[in-house]
Amino acid sequence: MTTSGPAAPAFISVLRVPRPSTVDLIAAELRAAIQTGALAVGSPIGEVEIASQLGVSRSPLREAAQRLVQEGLLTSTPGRGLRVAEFGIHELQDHYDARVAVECHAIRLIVRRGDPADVAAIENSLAELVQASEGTDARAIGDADLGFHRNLVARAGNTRLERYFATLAVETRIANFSMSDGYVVRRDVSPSYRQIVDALTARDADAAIVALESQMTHAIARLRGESSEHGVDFDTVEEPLTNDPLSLEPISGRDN
Amino acid sequence: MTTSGPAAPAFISVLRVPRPSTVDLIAAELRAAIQTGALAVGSPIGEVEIASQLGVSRSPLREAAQRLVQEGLLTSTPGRGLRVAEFGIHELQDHYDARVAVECHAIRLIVRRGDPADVAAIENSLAELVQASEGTDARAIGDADLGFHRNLVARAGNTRLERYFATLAVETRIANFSMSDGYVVRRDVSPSYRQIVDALTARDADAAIVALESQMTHAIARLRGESSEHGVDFDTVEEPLTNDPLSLEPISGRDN
DNA sequence: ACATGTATGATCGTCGACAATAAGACAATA
DNA sequence: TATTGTCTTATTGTCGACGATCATACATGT
Repeated sequence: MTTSGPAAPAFISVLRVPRPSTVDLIAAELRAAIQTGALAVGSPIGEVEIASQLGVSRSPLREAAQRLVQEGLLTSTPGRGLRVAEFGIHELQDHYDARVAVECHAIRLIVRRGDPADVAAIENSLAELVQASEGTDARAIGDADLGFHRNLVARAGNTRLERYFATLAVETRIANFSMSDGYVVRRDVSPSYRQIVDALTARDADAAIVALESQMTHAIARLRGESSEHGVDFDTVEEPLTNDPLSLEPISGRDN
Repeated sequence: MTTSGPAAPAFISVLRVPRPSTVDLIAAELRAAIQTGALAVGSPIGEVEIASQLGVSRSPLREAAQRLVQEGLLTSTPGRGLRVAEFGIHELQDHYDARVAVECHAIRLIVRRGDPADVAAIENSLAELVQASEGTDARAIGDADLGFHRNLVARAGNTRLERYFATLAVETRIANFSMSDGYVVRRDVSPSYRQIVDALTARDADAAIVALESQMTHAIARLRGESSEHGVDFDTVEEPLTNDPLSLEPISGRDN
């Protein structure tokens, strides 16, 4: 996760090219496994099992796991090992509050800078979301949804906020898995997305923040099952998303 | 997995007391060492050295170190091991923007709940800060300063924001070490603290946020050496804060 | 003298193995 | 029959050791 984002530095040839460490790769793989649902929430992590599937030993796996523990995606109880973090109702409110904190300030940073390119990029993400929501693939819609918010934070250009959001995005997927039944996404694109982009265009941070907060409030209500708003269509994916019990691709290793 | 096992215990009289894991202790010790200045910024981490000082082997130390890597307090370059993260000018802006993001939303959460006990507790922290700033111990003043902000975030009651701030607090200390000359704190308590508490009492989130942002802006200017405001007294601590090259208390271990 | 190639030394990254702990099964007793 | 104590077993937590990699110092050639 060290060098995420627009990968290749264009012309800086002499500046240190950080080769991704092995723990970086394992940590990214674990995050992806949680995001995909390959590692079910609450399930214990068999260290030898996962390590052998990744083609590495236990030590690098444990080191990478400690990163996820720090993120809050894994919980480590002394004698019983590691488990994928679970979500309760109160955790849900906490999670979305944190998302509001991060994205709200991202909005403020973008407005402060006032670069039209940022708004254009976010507009582009919205277009992708609209296009994805035309289809019926709930997974693709969810990805595009998170992609919009991820791009919003990325455009703020703050490393720390970006890192926070990286884990929050995975947590959102966890919430979508463990809450309610199945994986549910809204079929129609909420108008608040349009409001956010419009407010960014008008450089009205407060309006964008209000729209964002309403979006999060609706998300909480939806996940709690209290679909407060009537007349909206939901799309449900019932399958556990990966029939493979565990599909972890072995670490690519350093190709030399 | 649904409703398996015996019925839920009626009253959980003794709920699980999580004994702190060894990596928890080591990670806390490392954080404290960075916060104290025992581990200078930019200095490499000799693993065998630190491990022997802590009385543990390299494996738990490395696992704990990966947590700090995730936090951003340590950097891990593949062949060269671990180093304490360093701060540049641009990192400074990033850092304080993240702090604004966290604390700003903490203010909003506190105002939203509107519990007078929160404001009272924060008022108490301010009193401690004022009392500390009476003396000449710059370290104590800095601690009280960070304690005020920590309490502000803690009173918001959001686990994630609290965790974010825990690392941001250490980063603030790092910034105080690596920036400018020596360890500098303002001798007089900035009036913005009073403004924050007053705005919280009046449940005026926007005013509190404005005060907070001005505080952060001043902090950045101060660390950059451009003391934009005239007529304020600074107090400097020149000593590297710990003459001991490395004073890491050995891990307390599980007392049996 | 400067640059380059080589040798050396130390440190890191990874692995397998041992000891400690916790969960589950089974039998014994009230 | 329910409870309790013990045993077995699997998994974790920790350690020492080996191979790989990088930094430094030195010698050599232009």
